[in-house]
Amino acid sequence: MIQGINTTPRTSRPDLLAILEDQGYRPTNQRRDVVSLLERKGEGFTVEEVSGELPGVGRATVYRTIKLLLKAGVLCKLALPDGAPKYIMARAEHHHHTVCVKCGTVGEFRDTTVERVLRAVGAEIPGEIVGHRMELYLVCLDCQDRPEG
Amino acid sequence: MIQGINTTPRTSRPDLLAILEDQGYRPTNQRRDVVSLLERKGEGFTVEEVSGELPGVGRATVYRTIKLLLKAGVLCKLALPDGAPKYIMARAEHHHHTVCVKCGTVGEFRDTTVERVLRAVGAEIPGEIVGHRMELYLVCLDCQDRPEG
DNA sequence: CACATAATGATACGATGTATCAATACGTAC
DNA sequence: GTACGTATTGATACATCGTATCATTATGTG
Repeated sequence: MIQGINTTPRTSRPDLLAILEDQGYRPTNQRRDVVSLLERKGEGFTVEEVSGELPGVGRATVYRTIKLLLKAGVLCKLALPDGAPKYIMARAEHHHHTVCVKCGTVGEFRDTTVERVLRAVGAEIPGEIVGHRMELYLVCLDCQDRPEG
Repeated sequence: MIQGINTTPRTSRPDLLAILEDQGYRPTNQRRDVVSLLERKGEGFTVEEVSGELPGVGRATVYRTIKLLLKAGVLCKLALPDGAPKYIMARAEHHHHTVCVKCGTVGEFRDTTVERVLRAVGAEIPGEIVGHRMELYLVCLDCQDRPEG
């Protein structure tokens, strides 16, 4: 029951600025710049990278905006094998990510079995489960074709 | 098929210094100090914490030693929900970790279903799976009993 | 013992954020 | 559209986590 949702293009891009407004945040020019860049990127980025491409927006503001989007659930934060953080646009459905350890490309997948197993495991462990983290690390087909890179 | 291996105490503590020697590293006094402290801690620590308790050993050396132990597979590095790293002694068997989001206590569990599902998912995804990461976040029983704090 | 090399520690640096706080932009009420 | 209170911003400093450099020191070996 694996659903490779990274092959189905997103049909309706959410209006991130509107989402922030709905939460009571003001649609400032800086936030407009940040979300507009994120909407164009989408497929995995770091904050410093975004900040570097927006010289007109303060570094702290970029971090603050991304933190708001994380809390709003429209961004996911994931971790490379060494723990380095990376961000990606979230889908509505809960899902997990794959990361190519060579080129850093992020993919998504959803497997209902994973969720069921996690729930089952959680039920057997003392304490209340409040979340989880899971990433699959792989070498993508492109990087397999290009052994030296 | 859940095996809570955090309830079964480790019977034979590995000699970390010997493990390093087996890999060709010299058994220096600093490494002796670091591994001896780790063997006493075991249940989840940060590098800065270890370094703070070993004023006689340089911070860089603590990081270097822990990196060697990670590569040797006798330590695990895991991540708190915010991505903050934490280390714990590894078991021989592959396993995953639980982290209490209140007190930071780390537990371990092993579930063969998890591994089977991960393999199944990996088989459906283009690219060669080279690893994964998974952590369960919970509020442990102690912290449930102690709502404020 | 002497020598080659591994290891150390001090320091600087880079990445990833958060705290502070004065200055500014924003929405609202009028 | 002006005034006002507040949200937001940017500069800066700071905290954490780790690596690079490099002169000095310790270690194992012949």
